[in-house]
Amino acid sequence: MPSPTVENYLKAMLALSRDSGEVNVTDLSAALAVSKPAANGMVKSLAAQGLVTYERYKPLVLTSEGRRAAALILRKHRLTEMYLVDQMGFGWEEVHEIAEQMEHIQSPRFFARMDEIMGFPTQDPHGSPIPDREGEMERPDYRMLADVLAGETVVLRAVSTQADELLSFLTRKGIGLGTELAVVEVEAFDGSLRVRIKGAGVEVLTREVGRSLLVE
Amino acid sequence: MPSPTVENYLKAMLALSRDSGEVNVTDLSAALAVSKPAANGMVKSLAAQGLVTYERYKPLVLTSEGRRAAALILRKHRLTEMYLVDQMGFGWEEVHEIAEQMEHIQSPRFFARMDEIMGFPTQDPHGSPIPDREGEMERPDYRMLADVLAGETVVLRAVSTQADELLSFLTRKGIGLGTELAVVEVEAFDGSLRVRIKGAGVEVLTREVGRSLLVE
DNA sequence: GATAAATGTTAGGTTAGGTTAACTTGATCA
DNA sequence: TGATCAAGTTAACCTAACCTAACATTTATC
Repeated sequence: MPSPTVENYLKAMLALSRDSGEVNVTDLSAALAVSKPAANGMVKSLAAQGLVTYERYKPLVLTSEGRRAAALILRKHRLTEMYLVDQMGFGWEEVHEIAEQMEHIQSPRFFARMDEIMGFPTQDPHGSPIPDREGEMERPDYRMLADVLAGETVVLRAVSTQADELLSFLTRKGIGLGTELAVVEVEAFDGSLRVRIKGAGVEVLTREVGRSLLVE
Repeated sequence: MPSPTVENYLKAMLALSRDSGEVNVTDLSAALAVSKPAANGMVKSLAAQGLVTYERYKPLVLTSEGRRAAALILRKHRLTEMYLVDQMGFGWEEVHEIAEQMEHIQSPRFFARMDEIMGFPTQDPHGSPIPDREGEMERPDYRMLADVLAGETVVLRAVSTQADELLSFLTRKGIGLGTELAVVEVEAFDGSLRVRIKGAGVEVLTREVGRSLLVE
């Protein structure tokens, strides 16, 4: 039984290993807010357990077993988030912290029941895919709103942030999953976006925010 | 923020301090399945935090602060159990283990929402009282079925066990909260009870089981 | 290709929580 | 009243997970 700490390392590694599957110690330690030696030490222990391939001074890579384990934790996290929003009436900005704790609960039946009650959802409330029971998940390639050109109209499909302030901000502005966004103008010097929000007004979003909004 | 370990010690102390409020180290260590020195050490640390009054070689007593903290953990446990049965369709024998983990979740809103969804229940699925937000709880004084005399008819109000085998056994025999039980005969030599179960048959229950069934 | 900067690693130490072995204290009972 | 036993305690040590300071290696830069 992996400890919650170990589970958090695995989850962080999965999140950091976007493209090549490689992760470096510095990023990992930053993501978990621990020192580099702490991350380094844990990574060795994960390697000893067959969850990570580790060679001194080389980038880290999750083994298939490690990746599967991480995805199953992510599955519990995202199922929980969906449950909290769908079945308990929480807002999408309130659920991350709770799910962060619930993801460590060891009870296959509990999560299976949740899944069943919701009708086997494939996405969490922020539009992120929920890994299946095998730990497999789709990775739809949405564009970032920040990359959309002036004149285009797109639909919000996912929000890649867990910052509750940003999520509340979006809600206040009338932006949610499925919302149609028309990019009116892109400010040349800082990349900020003037956007017409369908059913609401026109707002200016920073490039940073634009990078968190995944659209289609 | 108390660690889950500390919370478990407090909860165990509350459970063990039935009558006088006193708890001894040996019982505490047994309840938590740790060594006596481990319990002894933790108790000193709890005392330093003002949660327990501790004097060498004297029985332990929770301070009012410690008792309140323990009751609030128990509240989370029992609210969770009720939620799992009422809202998620689990059987009363399946919920203890899950609640044991969920009780450590730090999120007042989460438990408040649960409470609200269920309409502020005052008992858990086993008939045990749920402490209120202040940590206060009723302690109804039911009799043990084992103390009921032959000829009497009583109603099951609570089951003071968390052994899932016993709970499944009761379910299989048609015994649940509210079930009417008529004591037909008490075996003199071992105290076992022959009981007529309303709506089901006649069964023999050991004195041990009789002690877990709280009736009225 | 040498050197600075960034990245990774080792060494040594801390804390929380646990262990066993050995000892002290208090309770019990002839 | 003293011997005995259970209960409580102390001592010494273990592991997981963390820290800082110092050192090693790789990468980037001129």
